[in-house]
Amino acid sequence: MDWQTFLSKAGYRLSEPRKTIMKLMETTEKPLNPLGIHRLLREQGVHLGLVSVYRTLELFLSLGLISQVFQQDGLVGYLPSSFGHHHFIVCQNCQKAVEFAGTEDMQDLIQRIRAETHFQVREHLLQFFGLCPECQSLLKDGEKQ
Amino acid sequence: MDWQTFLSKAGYRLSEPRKTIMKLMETTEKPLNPLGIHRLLREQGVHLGLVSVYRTLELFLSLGLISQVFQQDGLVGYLPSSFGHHHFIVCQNCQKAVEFAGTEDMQDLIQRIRAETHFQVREHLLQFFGLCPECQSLLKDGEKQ
DNA sequence: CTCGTTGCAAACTCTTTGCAATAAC
DNA sequence: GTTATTGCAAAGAGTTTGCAACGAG
Repeated sequence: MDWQTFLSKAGYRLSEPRKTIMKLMETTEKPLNPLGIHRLLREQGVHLGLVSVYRTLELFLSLGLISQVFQQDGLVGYLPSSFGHHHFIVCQNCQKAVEFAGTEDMQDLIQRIRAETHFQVREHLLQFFGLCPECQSLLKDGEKQ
Repeated sequence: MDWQTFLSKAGYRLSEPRKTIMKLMETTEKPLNPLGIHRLLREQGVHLGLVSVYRTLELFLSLGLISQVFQQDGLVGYLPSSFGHHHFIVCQNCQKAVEFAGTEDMQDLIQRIRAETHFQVREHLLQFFGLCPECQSLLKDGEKQ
């Protein structure tokens, strides 16, 4: 089911701003934040209130249509997400982000945490940071680590 | 080496505000943010400019004396951290956070990500959310999942 | 005594709220 | 036509900056 159908079935309207924002998000590989989306659309000549961007992102997030992406110092933006669990690796140089598949590997760790802390484990936030192939090449001379 | 020695050796002064803030952070088990620290100290009769709290946290973070703690919707605060890598599990009900030990389990996953995405993996953000033992008891009747 | 550090006020940025106008269904 | 959604303006929250006064070393 595509996102438009999903939105309708959930009782929300398929407005122009929502279509515009989702279209933009689907064509970007870098996490976008509200201000960024607003600026990008302006540059494309699309007029759209900043408030609507906030409200649209809030809605999409609550429906799981997009996911939050973090850098090491906090939330940097949003990206469209397939259903289920979402993990990204984000380039520290250009912020390009790629989603990677699930985490069966996680079960052992979860068991250990349960034993160590006696917490009931319910969710997790897992994200990697590194260099995308392009930036690896760019940085070959210099600070290559 | 304790944090005070560490601070001195790094060329920073051991001021009263810094001592006060670190003392507070060492005695809490819930992540604290700037405003929270400011409020708590006021309640204890300690007067301290909010700006100084910000600057102190910034300094401590840059020195690795404290770590950032996230909830699913972003940064919620800071906690003191031992050196090296820091992972927390945070209670979704009361925000109590506990640090747990490293992540050897991570190497397989990192290999897989490298193969899947061709990113060079350099850092990661891993945090768990759940219920602490106390809140598990409290919530036994009701929304226990 | 010197210079890093603090505190205040003010500026700034980001985000949220209220309400009338608009447009999706 | 009805009701969700938008856009504006204004309020609110959190964070940063400039600068004079202070205090740790």
